[in-house]
Amino acid sequence: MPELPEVETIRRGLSKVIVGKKITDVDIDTPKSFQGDKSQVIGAEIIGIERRAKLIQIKLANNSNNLNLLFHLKLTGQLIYRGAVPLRSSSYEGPRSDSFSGGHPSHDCLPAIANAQALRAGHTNLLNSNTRIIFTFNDHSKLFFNDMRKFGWCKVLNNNAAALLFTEYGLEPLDKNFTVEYLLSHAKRIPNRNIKQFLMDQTIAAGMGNIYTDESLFEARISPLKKIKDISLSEWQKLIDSMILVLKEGLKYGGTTDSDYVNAEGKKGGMQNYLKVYHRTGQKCFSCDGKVERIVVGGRGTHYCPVCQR
DNA sequence: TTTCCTGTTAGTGT
DNA sequence: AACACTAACAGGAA
Repeated sequence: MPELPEVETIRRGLSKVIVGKKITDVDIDTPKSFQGDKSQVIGAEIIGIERRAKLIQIKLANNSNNLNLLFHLKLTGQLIYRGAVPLRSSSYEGPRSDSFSGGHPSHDCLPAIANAQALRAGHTNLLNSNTRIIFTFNDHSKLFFNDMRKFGWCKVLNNNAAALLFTEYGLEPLDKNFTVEYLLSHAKRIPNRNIKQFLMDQTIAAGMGNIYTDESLFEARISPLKKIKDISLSEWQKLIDSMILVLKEGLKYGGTTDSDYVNAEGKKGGMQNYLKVYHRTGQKCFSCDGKVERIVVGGRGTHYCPVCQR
């Protein structure tokens, strides 16, 4: 689920609480998850947080370098913020009003005890056994990067390297330049590609993922198997409108909780209550008398109504 | 117990 | 070029 709406929800939440703070420490529990030199970011101030595709960019300023922390959450990454714990607190006191989390929640969101290694000094606020990196700020609040499957990463990149990374992505679907003309410019090179894989291609539609692609195709009543060359101009426009509609709805509800995602305020997202095909295999189509089917397209589980999606 | 499935995306081989 | 398949990893569900 960390697709565009989920990542953007996390970005918005983090922007409210860590901009202006200085990084005072970085604890790396899983070296694989962190690429770069942590000493470069210690002492730096967070001056802004942006999102590009499914990447979160924490912009830093320090004496000499313009560095960034780039995060990709992949399937199970989380970014969880915790406000400073009162000095005398020796045990977990439950959620604090200034605490929130983003990404996937964990079932064992109790601190300190999940991982024996975490009990060593400095790790007493570890949120769970999947914590890979802990950032500490000057006010003693912390940002936890958790990732059960270890696919996600955090990289230290300067502005040029970050900009270079971003060039690998296509336009954002919510960008005003995401037009029929833009999509056709990509489509003409791959006429036999099916539309599902086309939309999932990050160099074409940055930030689209499996859930919102299936939902957008249903909204546009286009089959995920339809070939690019068979899509009419009006269908392209309808598809763009549908993508915008579905993505904005995802943002409005703070993302989709498929299994256990929570939004930026520590609560579940709400979009799962409005999904029309994703994970509704065998259930009645909302638009006709057909049933939602699950097929595999490009190696991904794909949900659609074969009756009204053509 | 075993097998299949999952939000992503490099990388390999045909 | 297009496409299929695998690996990275962990755990829930059937």
